[in-house]
Amino acid sequence: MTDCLSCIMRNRAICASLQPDELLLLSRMGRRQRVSSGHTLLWEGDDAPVVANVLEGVLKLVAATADGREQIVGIVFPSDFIGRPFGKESPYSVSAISAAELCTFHRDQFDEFAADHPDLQQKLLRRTLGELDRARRWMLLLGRKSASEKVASFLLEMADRLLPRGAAETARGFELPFGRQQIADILGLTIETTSRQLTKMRADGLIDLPSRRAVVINDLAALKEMAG
Amino acid sequence: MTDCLSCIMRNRAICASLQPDELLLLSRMGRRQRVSSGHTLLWEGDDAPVVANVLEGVLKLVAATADGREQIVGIVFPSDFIGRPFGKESPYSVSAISAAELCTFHRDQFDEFAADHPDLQQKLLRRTLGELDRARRWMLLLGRKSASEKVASFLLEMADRLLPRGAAETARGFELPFGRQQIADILGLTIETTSRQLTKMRADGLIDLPSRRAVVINDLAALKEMAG
DNA sequence: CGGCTTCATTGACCCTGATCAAAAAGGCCG
DNA sequence: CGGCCTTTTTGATCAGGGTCAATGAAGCCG
Repeated sequence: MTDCLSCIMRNRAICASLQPDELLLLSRMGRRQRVSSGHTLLWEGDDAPVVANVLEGVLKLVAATADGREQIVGIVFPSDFIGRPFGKESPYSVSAISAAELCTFHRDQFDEFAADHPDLQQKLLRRTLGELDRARRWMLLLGRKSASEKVASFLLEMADRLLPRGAAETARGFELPFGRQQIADILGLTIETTSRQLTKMRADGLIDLPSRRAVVINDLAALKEMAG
Repeated sequence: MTDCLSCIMRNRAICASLQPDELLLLSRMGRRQRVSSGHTLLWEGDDAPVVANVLEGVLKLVAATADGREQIVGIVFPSDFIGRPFGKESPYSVSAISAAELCTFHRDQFDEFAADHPDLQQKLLRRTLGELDRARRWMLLLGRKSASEKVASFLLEMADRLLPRGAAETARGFELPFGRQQIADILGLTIETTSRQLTKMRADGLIDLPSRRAVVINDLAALKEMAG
């Protein structure tokens, strides 16, 4: 694998916990992998033999019912970790929604390495706790919020995650990595309801929609009010 | 604190990773605490200065909107761990829904201890990964399932968690630790819809409801079919 | 045992968001 | 630039589940 020391995620992914010599060991185990938009890495219910760091691109975690209804249960950005350490099958599938670059490991090898590197494991624990918090806040949205509250909450969350650190309070425009159907799958709505809510928010002057995937927030306070 | 060595959770909670001498250290830090039904230990948004193992009883994790709608985002059973290691405020409140007994620690002290005990941290990581999987499966339910699918899924999940290991496929009756309103808060429904669905399932012969909180599953296959 | 309180059930009605259908707008490639 | 395919928007209708209201059943305690 290309040298971990020069990796763009060197200081952001869980590898940040490692010393140069440990990093060398890890780099021997991993390999870089490009995946194209739409490609599914891991299938729901299958054994998940790989774990990975995301270097570039965006992926979705999708759970589905037997008859094909889908719910996006997680969104994975660069520096995030994917896969299921400790040998369980993946309870959701993982698909790239843009071209992505990963740094993958065999799960068993990774588990073994992690067991010998408590700092790495602690970083992973911190990340997992953060993901759990996020998932639980999303449960409130899915179970108790109206369509307009859902869409407003979504835009705020995206502003927070997509805008450079700290800029969420001031900067206003960003490009979503999702189409309308995917937004609907995140919010537990249909594509039609999602589209209508966005159109209404534009008509009310809260946002602009300069292109299909671009959003500009005009009235952050009103959006927060609306998110409940 | 009462001796960890004789603790009923000795081999089931995260402490199972520790040797007797380590356990002695831990027991000096912790203390037993009884909480009565309805008591709230941690408030949403507040700093959460304690973490704990649950020895007995059931607790709920609740997220709420500003105007008071509530969603239960987690259910905590004996041997489970509660609280938020690594110094973040709790994103949900934690309340006892039955009389409970906990083994509590100051968060900072616990964090420090955990940092020196990789096996403990690994146990915690495993648990957290499991909780995250459970939360994500619940997101599919909240976002995409109908009321009848929700109630059927709930009964199956409860049978799985409340019946002794492995008995879920054969044993049929159990006592829920929840009232109707709490079931509604778990499923993202109203109490009325929840009640109607249960009544209908009884009328259809899928279940019996011998008392307020008791459930007997008559037709497991049909219930699974219904859960989707 | 009986009254009080809390919890659960049932009923009538309505509204939000789903569904079905069609048109419009973008994107892509020759 | 023009045609084709995909994505999004818009419209009309419908139904699942919410809301409001009343009744019924259980638990509790004097």
